[in-house]
Amino acid sequence: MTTAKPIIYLSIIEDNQFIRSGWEAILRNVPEFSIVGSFESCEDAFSTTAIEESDVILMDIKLPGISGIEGVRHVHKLHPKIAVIMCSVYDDDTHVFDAICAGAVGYLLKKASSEEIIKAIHDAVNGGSPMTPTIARKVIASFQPKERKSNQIQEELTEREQEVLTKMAQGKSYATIANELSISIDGVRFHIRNIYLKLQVHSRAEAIAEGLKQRIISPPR
Amino acid sequence: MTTAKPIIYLSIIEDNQFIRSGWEAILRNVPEFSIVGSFESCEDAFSTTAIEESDVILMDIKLPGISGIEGVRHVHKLHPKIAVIMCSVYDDDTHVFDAICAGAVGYLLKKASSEEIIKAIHDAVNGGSPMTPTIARKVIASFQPKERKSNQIQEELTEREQEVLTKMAQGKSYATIANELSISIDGVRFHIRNIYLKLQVHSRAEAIAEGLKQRIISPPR
DNA sequence: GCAACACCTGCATACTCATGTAGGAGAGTT
DNA sequence: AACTCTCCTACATGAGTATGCAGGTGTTGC
Repeated sequence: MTTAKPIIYLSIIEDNQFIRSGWEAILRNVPEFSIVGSFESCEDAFSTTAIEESDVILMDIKLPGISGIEGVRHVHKLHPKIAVIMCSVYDDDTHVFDAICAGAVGYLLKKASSEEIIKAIHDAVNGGSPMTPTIARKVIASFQPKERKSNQIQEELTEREQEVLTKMAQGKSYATIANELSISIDGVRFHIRNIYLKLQVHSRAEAIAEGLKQRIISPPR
Repeated sequence: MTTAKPIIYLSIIEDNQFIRSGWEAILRNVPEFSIVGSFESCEDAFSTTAIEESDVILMDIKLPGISGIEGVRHVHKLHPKIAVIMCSVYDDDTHVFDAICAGAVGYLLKKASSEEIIKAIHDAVNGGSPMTPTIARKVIASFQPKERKSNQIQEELTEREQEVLTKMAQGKSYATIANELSISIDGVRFHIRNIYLKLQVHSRAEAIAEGLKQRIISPPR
């Protein structure tokens, strides 16, 4: 089933020549893989046709010149079908999220074993997103409401207030919200006042921003 | 290294008795696992102390009575440290996101092999988020800008308009935005008018909602 | 040169929102 | 019974926003 597709074309962009040749060696050993290009910078890679011929690109996140992040953005914009797997020694939040937002489909740590790398490439072409469980946790944590730390003075919103805030975030007017909740406009005002107090804001947009930041409300799908 | 932790306590909540006993059989074979409870409904589980004694809970998403989603929410609220792994036959978006938002740390399909289940449990206790690459792709896709379909009539925002929209989403007033962009308030008005036109909205909050939905702007971290 | 486009300014008006003040009804606690 | 908390109604005022109209500049490309 997974061996139905004949050949997977790969490119590598990685400035450290030892790591690069290590990867090459690993990937050359896999019969259904074909390396179409191996570069030490995005500049080099983009000046050839290797990129557009690839199914999957392994890209270092830290590159001289055009960074890995900018590199993914570029590739993803021009060739959305190409799966870029980001590789890094870091697993800190910022890099991961930047890479994902820029269009990377997966995120591997360089300490990954050869089996993991090979599996990651297969996952990537099969429409999956290879990443370590630790990184996956960071990603899904960003969906979940933040833990209220015990020392946090932040007051919690009541259920009703959360309802109102959700509708506010959908861009509904006082009148609409009042209607949908079957209360008066002044009732809506009352709740919004309290929301502003608790979130320490003074406008609807700030409330939405704060609500999203504190994950009281979840971003629309 | 991974065997440093002595015993992992598990609970199972799954209404299909065949699957449940299948899981039990698999997990009993692992020396460092200890099953503290196995239930066919959340109601049953929550009436005992098994849940609070668990490190990891395997929970079916579709349960009679209290659903798996509500179940995770409940467990996560009371015991944030317990890792709940959602199990389902479906891998459609809604269920996955609902589960994640409710506090699940991982999401497995029922067709997972015993090795995958065992690895998932280990990942979960080690702070990872076990999930299939396909599910991971769905999750990370939700971070990336939507693909503009060719048939989409939707006009694109200019760079300047995106800047303005971003600042609007941060709750900044016309005056503040004008200041930060070093243009007049009327300049800001001009851009916002165009944003509303292109997004087909009539208020700031709607614009933010639409911008997030279309991933023109990204949710704050 | 002229059209198309992104960008910017200015002014006017009606509408929505933020905020203060003041009160009442019901549930749950001590 | 007094207290607290959530939920709701009401009215008033100033600030901020939405939208219409009318223009001006600079760049790109035919």
